[in-house]
Amino acid sequence: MPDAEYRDIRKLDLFSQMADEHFTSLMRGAYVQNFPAQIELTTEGEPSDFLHIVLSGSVDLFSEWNGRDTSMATVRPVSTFILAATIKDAPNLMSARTLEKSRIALIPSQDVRTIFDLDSSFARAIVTELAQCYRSVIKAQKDLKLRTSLERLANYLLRQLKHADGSATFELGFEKRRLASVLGMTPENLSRAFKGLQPYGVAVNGTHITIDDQADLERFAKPNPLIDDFST
Amino acid sequence: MPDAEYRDIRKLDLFSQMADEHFTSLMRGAYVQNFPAQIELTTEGEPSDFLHIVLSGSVDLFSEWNGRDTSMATVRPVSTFILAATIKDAPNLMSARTLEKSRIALIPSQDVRTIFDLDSSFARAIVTELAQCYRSVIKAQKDLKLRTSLERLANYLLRQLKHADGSATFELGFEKRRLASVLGMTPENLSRAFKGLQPYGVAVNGTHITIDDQADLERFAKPNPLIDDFST
DNA sequence: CGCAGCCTTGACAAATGTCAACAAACGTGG
DNA sequence: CCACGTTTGTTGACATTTGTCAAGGCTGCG
Repeated sequence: MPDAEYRDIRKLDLFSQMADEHFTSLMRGAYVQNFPAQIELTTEGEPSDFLHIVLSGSVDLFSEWNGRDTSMATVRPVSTFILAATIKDAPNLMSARTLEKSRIALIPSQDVRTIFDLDSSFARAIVTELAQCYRSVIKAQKDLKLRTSLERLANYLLRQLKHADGSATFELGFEKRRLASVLGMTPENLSRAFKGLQPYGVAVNGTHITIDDQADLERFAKPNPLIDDFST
Repeated sequence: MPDAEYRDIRKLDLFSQMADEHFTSLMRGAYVQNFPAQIELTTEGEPSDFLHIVLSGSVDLFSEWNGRDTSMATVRPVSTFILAATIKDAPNLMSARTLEKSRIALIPSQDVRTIFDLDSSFARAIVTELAQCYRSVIKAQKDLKLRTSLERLANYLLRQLKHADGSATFELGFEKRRLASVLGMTPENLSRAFKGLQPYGVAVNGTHITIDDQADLERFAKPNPLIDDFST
């Protein structure tokens, strides 16, 4: 593994505090691979043989049932996924596929569990990571149960806007059909939802979004830190 | 604290493996209290001062936004809640209220965090617990995004039936309005959903449910271990 | 250029929510 | 134990939201 990537992984909250010896031991069994777009990395129901770390590119976590499917989340560099399944040695609840050309590190789940038992700093870091993940999903569930699709879109746009700080415009990172799925609606409904937000100053041009008056949109969206803030 | 309760708590997966010394230390700062029904134990947005353990009775976790509210989960004895907020020392994402007369143990969050740093068995148990919680919410989210309300109800009934093993009947544990909220629909919609399941042999009499032909209901509900099994 | 996939739009259908009325169940105080 | 009022559950009529299907436009790419 190239030094730069080794250091990128070491810098992750999950690994930064653990003993050198244990980190090295984890990395010995790990390997890094380049995947083209649209490759399925894991399948729901399958055992989770590897903890995955996205080094570059992006990964879609999705699920299927009875012929329907839905995007659950997007994983961006540098972060991990399938941590919970790895720890519990349980089947994956979600499938994962690359959205674009991506570089992924794979650490054998068995190694993760072994080091988890040996290194309490690592165990503690995993707790923090899992607590974070748990709270993110709770927020997503509140978003789904308490808001209409129009409200979800409005708040999503405001969250994206916060990342592009200062600017009143930003780019949608991915296809609208996938955004629709993430927000729990159909592409057609998303198309109409964008139009429904025009009165609040939202303009769409392809994947380019402009928000004329953030305060106006906020009056409609009523963003709430207990649903929309990533950090808390 | 009565010995019986002390032992009940000790038997929880979360505490069973930790050092005696640390468990005793945790319990020293803890106290147990009886609450009547409908008491709000925690409020979303407030700091989480105590890890809560339901010893008897039951607790509703719910959230509000913009005048709407929704039940997120029910906590039954003997188990804990607000673990993630306690560990992260972050505000609660959900409010909690007793559904009936309940006995609750409260452990100061600061003590939990202190012992968490001292006792790696405890830290590991917390990881397992959090991973379990995380996976439960993911399942709930898949249920919400992939199924209609009729399908959610059908699968809910089948899950309950599995607990009352053998029998073709069981009691709804709580009010229908709350079940509706848990399932993400209105009470009126739930009422009609029950009627919609009559063709599949579901009969309702007050809070008493009878399922004539489990196999028939399953053909409609298509239960899936990756959504409906509690253990995996 | 032509194909394939995505986005949009319109017309329509299905699912779900809202409101109002009433019935049934529950709890309380006489 | 009963009478009363409150809450919960049910039902009907209707509105809103969301999904489905089909068609057409746009875009990117071989």
